[in-house]
Amino acid sequence: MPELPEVETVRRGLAPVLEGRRIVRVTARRADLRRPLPTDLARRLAGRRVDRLGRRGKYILAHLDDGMVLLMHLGMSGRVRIESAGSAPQTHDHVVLTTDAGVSVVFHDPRRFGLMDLGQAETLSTHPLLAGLGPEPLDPDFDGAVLAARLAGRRGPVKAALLDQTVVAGLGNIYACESLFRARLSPRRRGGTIVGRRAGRLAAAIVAVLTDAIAAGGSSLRDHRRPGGELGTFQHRFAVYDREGLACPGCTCDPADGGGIRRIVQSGRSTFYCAMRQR
DNA sequence: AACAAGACCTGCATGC
DNA sequence: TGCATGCAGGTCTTGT
Repeated sequence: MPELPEVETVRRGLAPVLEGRRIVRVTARRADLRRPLPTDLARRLAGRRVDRLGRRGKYILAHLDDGMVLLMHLGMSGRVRIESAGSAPQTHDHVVLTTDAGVSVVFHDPRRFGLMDLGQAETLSTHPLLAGLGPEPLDPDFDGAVLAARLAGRRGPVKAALLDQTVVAGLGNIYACESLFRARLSPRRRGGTIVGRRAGRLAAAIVAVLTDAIAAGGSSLRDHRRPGGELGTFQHRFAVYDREGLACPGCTCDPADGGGIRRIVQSGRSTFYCAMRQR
C-alpha cells in the first residue's frame, strides 16, 4: 500500500496525538510481522514520551525521550488508526499504543509485511533497515545530478531501478509510473541513460508527483486510510497507474487504434505508460 | 555488482 | 454456490 506520500500522510495524522504524549500501555496482539517484534517492545516503550515523529523513505520514526527510536513500516497492507483507548480490537490489529491522553494508535496489517523495530537516535542512519537507503527525494538538495549519480551503471529498466530503495528512498509502483509519465520518459529505458537534462526532468517530476500526492492525502486503492479514517484522493489524479487501455491524458493517442495506456510487466511488477508520449 | 524470480501473507475480483 | 486462479501500494533472499 503505502509509498512515501501515504507514509507521510500517516505521519502527519499521527503527530498531533503522539508528539509530546507519553505511552502508557503497549499491547502486542501478534508478534510475527515481517520480522518478529522486538521481544521487549512493550517494556521498552511503556512510560516513554514521544518527542518527535519523523520519516525516512517509507519508515515512520518515533523519537523517544530516552534516545531510542521506534521504526514503523506499513508493508503492503498496513494501516494506522487513531481511536479512543479501550475500543474493541479488530482482526489484524497487531499492536496498540495507548497514550496518557487516553488515545490509542492501532497498527493494523492483514498481510503482515509491515514491521516495527527499535533503534538508537544517535546511530539511526546506520540502523540495518535504514543504512542502505538512497536520497530523500523531498530534501532540498535532491536534483538531477544526485539522481543520475544513483542511476549510473544501471543497465536494467529505469522503472525497476526507481523501485530500488537504494536509488531513491520512498518511491513504489504507483509513483515510479507516474513520475516517468510526467518526465515523458519510457519505463523501458536503461537506468544509466538518464543523465543531464533527462535526469533533471525525472528528478523534478518525482518531486512534483510526491508533493501533489501528499497534498491529496496519498492514494487510497484498497488499504490506505489516514489515521482518522479518511481516504486519500490522489488515485483520482493518476495519469497512467491502473489505467490500462484508457486514453493518455497528455496526448491524442487513441485507445481504439492501439494507442492509450499500456500495461507491461517489469521485474514481476505491473508498469503503466503511454508509449507515444514516453520515450 | 546488478538483476530477475521467488518467497513471504491475506483478501478480493474474476471465471468456470 | 463453491473452487481455482491471479493480482495487489513492499522488500528480503536466492541464484545467475
